[in-house]
Amino acid sequence: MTLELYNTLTRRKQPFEPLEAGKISIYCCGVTVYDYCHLGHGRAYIVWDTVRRYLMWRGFEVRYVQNFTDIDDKILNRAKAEGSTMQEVSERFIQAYFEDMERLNILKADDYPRATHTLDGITRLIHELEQKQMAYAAGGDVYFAVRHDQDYGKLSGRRLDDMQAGASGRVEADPDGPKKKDPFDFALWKAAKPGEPAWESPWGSGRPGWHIECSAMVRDRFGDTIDIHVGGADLIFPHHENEIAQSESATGKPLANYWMHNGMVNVDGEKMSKSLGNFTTIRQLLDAPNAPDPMAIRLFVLQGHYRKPIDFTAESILSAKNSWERLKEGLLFGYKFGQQLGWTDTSDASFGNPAAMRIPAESEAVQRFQTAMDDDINSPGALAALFELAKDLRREGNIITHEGKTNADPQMLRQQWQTLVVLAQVLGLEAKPQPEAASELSDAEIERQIEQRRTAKAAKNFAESDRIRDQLKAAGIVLIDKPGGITEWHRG
RNA sequence: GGUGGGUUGGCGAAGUGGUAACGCUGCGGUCUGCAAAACCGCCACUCGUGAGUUCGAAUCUCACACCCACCUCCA
Repeated sequence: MTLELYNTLTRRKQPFEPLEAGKISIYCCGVTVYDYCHLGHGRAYIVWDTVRRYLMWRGFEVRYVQNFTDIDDKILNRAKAEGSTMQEVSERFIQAYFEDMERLNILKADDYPRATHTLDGITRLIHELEQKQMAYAAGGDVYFAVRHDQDYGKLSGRRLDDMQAGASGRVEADPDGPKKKDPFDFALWKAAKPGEPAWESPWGSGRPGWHIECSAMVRDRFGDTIDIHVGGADLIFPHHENEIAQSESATGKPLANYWMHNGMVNVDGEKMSKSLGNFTTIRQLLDAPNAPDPMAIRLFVLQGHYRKPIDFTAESILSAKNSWERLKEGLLFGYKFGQQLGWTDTSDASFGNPAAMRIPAESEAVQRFQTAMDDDINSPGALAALFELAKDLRREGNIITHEGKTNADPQMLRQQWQTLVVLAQVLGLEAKPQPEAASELSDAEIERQIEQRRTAKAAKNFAESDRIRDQLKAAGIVLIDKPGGITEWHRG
């Protein structure tokens, strides 16, 4: 089977071939750290984390680098508003970023370069562009001359002459306008304004523009060309277009062989964004009363294809919550029933650890999973394979709970369970057994209450028998009335 | 105006030529004092509209309609 990925640059799916056999370099555009991450950011990083995990599972050695933009007007504005500094603000939101992403089970990048730590690379790059006549200084600023770049627009599929300068309605707000030779030229370096953080450079004191940091970081960390560059679809233009312009004008080589972009999170059919004010931060979502499990959020994201928009609604989150409960039951199967099935290693430290599991690669579930994921990361298709495994396990688990045994082969169940755990983990979906909620009720006490209820039922005093049933339910004890007046029970 | 994407059951969502995965919701049955849980089963003769190609199309072609994103804040 071959892995195919959709490449924004060529506008089609292409078989994936890394620069160096077995190794993959990925650069992901990170956040500007001036506020908490919202669900839109969450989706992006869940998607790229999943791509990374999948490529690792596929046997590649993946090096994954993601930046923090810690020099920016919005950070400065926030610092001013708070009477603090740009560094304090960015430091705080970098920490918040890590907390939020950890909750979503997003693996740490191999490296997190920051704009403030990349000034040398940035000024070097600008200097080269200037020498190649691709950039010009103007009043302490330096701009990239888009008209000098023959390829400009190739990623976003635009031609300069077709574009409407200012179509986004924000051009009036651009104070650099008059210094530019062309409205589409963009800043590589901005002259310092009084009272703002600034760095020395050949063009005077100032700070880097937004796009240049990514070009410099890729070069610093990987060299001229990387395998895959990823980010939100809203970055295609101008951010990634400008990265390509800068990097490729300087090096004469492709910046990235594959460009992948995730779709947006919509709210009521419109993009979630700061400016529309329709955003929900990850912590708001996860800390709300009756909040979804972070894994439900992952599921919510992965149930849609990464390139399409997904709609964030109360209903879609509820659906994801319920779906996750299903999957979780399957994932916990081994912990709950392994011992009863006679598995001998349930108390080993490595029990349940996907890294220690060997699963048959030729099984139908694995094949379906891989076929789906190989097809441009079709996670909804991959999930279908997981749900089918989970459905079987859930049924067997229920049979054991209700009948005390199952006729299914314990080793086959084990294999199914392990397959589910391993594949779910590739999607970053993991469930750990909760430490048994220590019910204050002893077994004997529960049996005594059930006996009381039996007596009440025999006397047709159903009000009393229902009261006892509700009371036990509130304590986490579920009663199962079976034919013949037998009542079984289990916790939670 | 330019560019890209979308339109599949009540909701979400896969599916690029062979007759509609999967999840949620809902419904029916068994069981029950009634429930719950569980188990069994059901829910798109149809894929935005119209035409065409083909033995055969959700899938290809051409029109049309509607929706969304981007066009220097953006994941």
